[in-house]
Amino acid sequence: MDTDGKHTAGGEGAVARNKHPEETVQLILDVAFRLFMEKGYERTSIQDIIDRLGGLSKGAIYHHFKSKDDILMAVTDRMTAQSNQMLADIRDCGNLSGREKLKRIFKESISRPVQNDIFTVAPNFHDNPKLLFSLLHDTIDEVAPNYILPIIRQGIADGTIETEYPEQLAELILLAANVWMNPMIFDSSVEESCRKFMVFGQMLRGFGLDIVDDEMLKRLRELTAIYQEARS
Amino acid sequence: MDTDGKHTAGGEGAVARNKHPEETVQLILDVAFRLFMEKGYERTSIQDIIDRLGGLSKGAIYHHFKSKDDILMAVTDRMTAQSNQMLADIRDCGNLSGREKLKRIFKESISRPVQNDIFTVAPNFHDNPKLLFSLLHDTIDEVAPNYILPIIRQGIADGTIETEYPEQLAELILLAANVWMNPMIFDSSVEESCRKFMVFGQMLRGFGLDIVDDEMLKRLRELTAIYQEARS
DNA sequence: TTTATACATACCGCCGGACGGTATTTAAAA
DNA sequence: TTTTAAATACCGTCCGGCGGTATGTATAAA
Repeated sequence: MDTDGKHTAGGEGAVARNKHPEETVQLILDVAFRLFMEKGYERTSIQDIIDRLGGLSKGAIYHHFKSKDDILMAVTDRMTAQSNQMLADIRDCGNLSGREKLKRIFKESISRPVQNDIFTVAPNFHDNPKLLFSLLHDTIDEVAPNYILPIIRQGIADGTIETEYPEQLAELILLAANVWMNPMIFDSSVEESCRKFMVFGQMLRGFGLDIVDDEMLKRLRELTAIYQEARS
Repeated sequence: MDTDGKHTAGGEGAVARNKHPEETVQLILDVAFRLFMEKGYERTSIQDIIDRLGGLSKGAIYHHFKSKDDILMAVTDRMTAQSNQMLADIRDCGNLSGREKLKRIFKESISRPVQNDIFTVAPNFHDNPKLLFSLLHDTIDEVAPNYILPIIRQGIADGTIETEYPEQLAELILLAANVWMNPMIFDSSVEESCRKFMVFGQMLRGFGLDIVDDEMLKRLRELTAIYQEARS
């Protein structure tokens, strides 16, 4: 009976160890993620997290994570994980040119915005420098070399991309797409977002790429509209 | 006698108010700037600042600044002030085309790197998210619309720049130049910096601009070499 | 029974900041 | 010119809360 542990909510007896500690870890991460998004990393105290944990204590947190920064890293890892999965799938897809892969990536990231979760909490990335920075360096240090670079190399090989410096192009593209055009970082109106996208497209044309089409623009319009609504 | 106040260094009598409080403000800013650069904003405590102030107390700081964040803002303002002055000079220079103005800006920022001061403290912008963010938003919200945008508009008018969206192009250029190519933010080897610059040049060519020349590349090499040395 | 795990609790040092007090300068009144 | 009231520049102390640690304890696995 009650083989599935859980921390017995109201029992007078001591609440003791959970048989499935990973659930606790996920719970902490869930709570921390929401709080970091809602209030910002710096303004979220450990006590804030504890208060929303439903009975768990500070000891529990510091048993599973060695510091507040450690929690932040785990949170960002979880945030990027599924996005990275998508990138890996496209990267390893056999029968696509470099240009087609890049185009598909942009389409995917527009249609499924990192995680629908994110939009339910109305995140403010500005005034959340540490969280943003964590994602920024992940973008440059992990995503660019591991996911975009191979695609660009392929694009050079199959003639759809023109550059002598694939590593740097990968970084530049990601910085523009993931940071500059990210409505969660630089909040733009729908019009501004579309203009950014047009400029982005012109920039890519300078590297031989042509990936902008009307369908993408339409999706982008919808997305930014939804996001703006969520923030109001 | 002693009309110039200063806090009497060793006198047994009380140390009292300075007749020139602006000097005190500048002193606080000097100390804070160095500490923020050396240790990062977050790891610099008010006490750290006090300790280097030479007798001034916490009350003095909180008399002139209303919070630690307020100090940060003042520090970044002072950092960008002289850089902005240079931008304004070039922007308002009469007999130059848009392209020539942009080119001159890049040359200037390469030859006089924000402030020589910065290099004497071996700053680490990574792991200093708040300071970086402060500069980042200043770049997008102030520098882009007030300094670069007018130049780009002029470039469109005189035919040296091709784009339908000058506001967005201004942002993109600054993001690439001031953030991505900034060795203090993304530490790159000399080789990497030059490659970034080449990619940057190719990007600009997509907008009709051609500003890369050998002289700039040479200067860039020297600059990043110096910077790397300062960090080792 | 022992050992490792999954927590709870109590505690610590430090931090940003508020505040009351005080000496000095400034400005106006006399 | 002197007197005086107000504003300024700073000092010293105190506080709640913060991130983090040390220790204790009940349970699961061995």
